[in-house]
Amino acid sequence: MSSMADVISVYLQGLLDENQGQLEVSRKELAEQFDCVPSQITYVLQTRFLPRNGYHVVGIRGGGGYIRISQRRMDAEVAQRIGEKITEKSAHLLIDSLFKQQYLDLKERQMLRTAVSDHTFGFGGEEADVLRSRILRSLLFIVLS
Amino acid sequence: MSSMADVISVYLQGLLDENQGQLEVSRKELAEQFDCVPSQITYVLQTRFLPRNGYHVVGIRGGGGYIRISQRRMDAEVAQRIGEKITEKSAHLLIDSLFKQQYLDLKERQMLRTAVSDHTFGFGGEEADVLRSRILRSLLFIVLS
DNA sequence: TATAATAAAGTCAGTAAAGGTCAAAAAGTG
DNA sequence: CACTTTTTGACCTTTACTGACTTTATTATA
Repeated sequence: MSSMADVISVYLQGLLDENQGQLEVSRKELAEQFDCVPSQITYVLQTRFLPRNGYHVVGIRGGGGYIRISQRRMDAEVAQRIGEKITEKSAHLLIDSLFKQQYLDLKERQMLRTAVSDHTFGFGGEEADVLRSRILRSLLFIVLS
Repeated sequence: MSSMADVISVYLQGLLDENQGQLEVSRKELAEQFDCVPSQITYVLQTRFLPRNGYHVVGIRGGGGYIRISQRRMDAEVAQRIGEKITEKSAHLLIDSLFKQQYLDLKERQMLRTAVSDHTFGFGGEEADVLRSRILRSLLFIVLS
């Protein structure tokens, strides 16, 4: 039940994971490796490695050309915005803003909001703000990478 | 008494039972196997495998497409298994078991593990077990629905 | 240095291979 | 017979894959 496109995209994602979200490959060689036509690789990149999922793809043409894929991971700005502690309100604002920018889908947004709410914790105050910061940072790191 | 639709649904339920409630089939091949038209399969799914009975059906179109059926039988059991408090170890075992049964994907599993770990909390002990129970129950409710 | 040859990657439209939809016909039921 | 459920098939939408042609960069050559 796995198409060629799936197989290739899983392979590439594996390489990305091993290389801190940075990767350069030769389209031609990849195609040879998987015994397909080069434009198949282009197809995979265009259907699986979308900007809205945090991927950035650039192709360098000409002799010795290659394709560079990079995956956006949580950037410093977000980490900074979270800080050592964060109120429920700020956290929800941050989550919603990431959602609006399409870094998160609907379910992820709901999960995050729930995972960092005082209501879920069963308590509030500064103690909750510290816990919230830790959970939010950890989860965003996973979701955004 | 036993319509084709019944025969097919019994067959599919059997496969589900054998495979921890998770299943992928080709609509076309199934139809051939039972010598019926493909839309008959769709009909069976639409009348017998309803969300309100805990089934989740997704169809993947296009070349090499297929239909994935999953059955959620666990709700009550899971809630019970979590209880009022749950150790990190038990929580991770539960999450991994849900992952193995494919109720969770890789990212969700990682998120859940992270969201309920002492390491993320920054503290452990019974206090952590209570918090873990609350977070885990809330997040699973979202993910599994 | 210009120019030509070569070696990449990109584009795009066409074909095929799935599953989805929906309404009509057929079969079953009370 | 009236009503519900099942079955069918023509048509639709989405996804996968391919290959001829284009664009761009590098390398060799006059």
